[in-house]
Amino acid sequence: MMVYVNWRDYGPSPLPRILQTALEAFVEHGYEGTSVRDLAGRAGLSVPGLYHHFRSKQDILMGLLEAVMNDLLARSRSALSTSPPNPEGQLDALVECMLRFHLFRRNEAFVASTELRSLEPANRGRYVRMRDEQQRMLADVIRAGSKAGVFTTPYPDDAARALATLCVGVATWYRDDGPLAPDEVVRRYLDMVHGLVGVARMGS
Amino acid sequence: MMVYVNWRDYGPSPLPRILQTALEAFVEHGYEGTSVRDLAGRAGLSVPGLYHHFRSKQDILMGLLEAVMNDLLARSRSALSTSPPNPEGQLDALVECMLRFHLFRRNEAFVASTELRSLEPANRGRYVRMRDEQQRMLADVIRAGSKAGVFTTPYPDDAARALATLCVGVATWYRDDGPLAPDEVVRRYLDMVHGLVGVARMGS
DNA sequence: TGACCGAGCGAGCGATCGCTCGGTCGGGAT
DNA sequence: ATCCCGACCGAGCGATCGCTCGCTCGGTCA
Repeated sequence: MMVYVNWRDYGPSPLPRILQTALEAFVEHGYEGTSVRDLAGRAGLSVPGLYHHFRSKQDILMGLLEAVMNDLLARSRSALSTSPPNPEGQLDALVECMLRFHLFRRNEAFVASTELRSLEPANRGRYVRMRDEQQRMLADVIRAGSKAGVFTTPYPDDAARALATLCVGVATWYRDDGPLAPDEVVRRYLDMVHGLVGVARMGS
Repeated sequence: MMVYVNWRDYGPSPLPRILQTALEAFVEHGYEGTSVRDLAGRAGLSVPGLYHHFRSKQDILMGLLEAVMNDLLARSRSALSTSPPNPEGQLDALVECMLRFHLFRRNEAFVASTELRSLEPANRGRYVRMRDEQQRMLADVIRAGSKAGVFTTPYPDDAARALATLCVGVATWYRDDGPLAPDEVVRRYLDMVHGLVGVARMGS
């Protein structure tokens, strides 16, 4: 399996220009609240110029969400495959990966979680499959740790869901000019996550 | 201070008919994705008939969100004032209250957290003040427990935010026909929350 | 030189948007 | 009998919606 260059590294967004400006518009006004004239204007194009690159407004949203989820999935797989193969190591890697993604790709993650509803049924199906794969990675890790007795939580699946909720939620309140640096957020959240799933405390 | 009849009781929604049907529309298509013709139709009214009761589409959204937040705030205050005045008792009461609200008023909570962006600045300000009051209640309880040494978390404010995120998140995945009854969700989440804030474990 | 193509544009299509005008209608008060 | 008022509606306003038509460019290659 191919390994991501480095799942911890975040440069400037690699999104195509049109998707980048569309993202900003969707963050501000939502998909339904954004007109294609606005999308075209932000991209420095006329409306027909925009339609030269995308077949519909819906295609722009789907292109954006697909690129975002593919990035997260690739980073998550890489995080798992380059970390200690024990439950604690896998859990820490995956949670840190999800946290960093929601910190550094905050707008992308926000739109992805907010605009699920704006996807047409076929697109929603494809997107949900990707999101479920991400969720399954997390649940598998916690179930494994639970079965091995390393995590004491009696409800590994509920813990997995709670944990995913926690990571996604970071994107709703984190601000670059806030008091906490990303590394510090990761540190504190890993600590809280350990309490939540019941990691046997020794040292740390 | 007036005490809510019972913060644990949830009958059918007491929302006025128009707000009730508007809520369903907003859950399905979002505020921007819903037309006033759709709102009127669902309420069994013509468009002017709808405008007899509300001055604008925006007023309908604000009326809905305000009613929802007032309900949550009243229940939360009641939960705090009718529970043991120690940190554990106050935390359990407030978390249970927030969980039940997001379980039984799932659609209301979902729209409230989703459509913040669709509020005009003045309305958003009023709404955010209410939400901040709710958040402050939770942070105060956790800070008190942390200062008293009953909760071991070194980051009471971050824990409070994580915890609020957790409760809100319930509204995004819970289904009435799912495997977990509300009481069981509350039980499991309280358990996880205790781990998260670091409640000294003795018994339970 | 001429054929072709990706990239982009002005203008405008039919539909729908939020909202309003000028009413109707039934019931309670005088 | 008359008046008034809350509740409601048919019709339609100007603006904006997603999208498309027919077109113009500047390259690239034979």
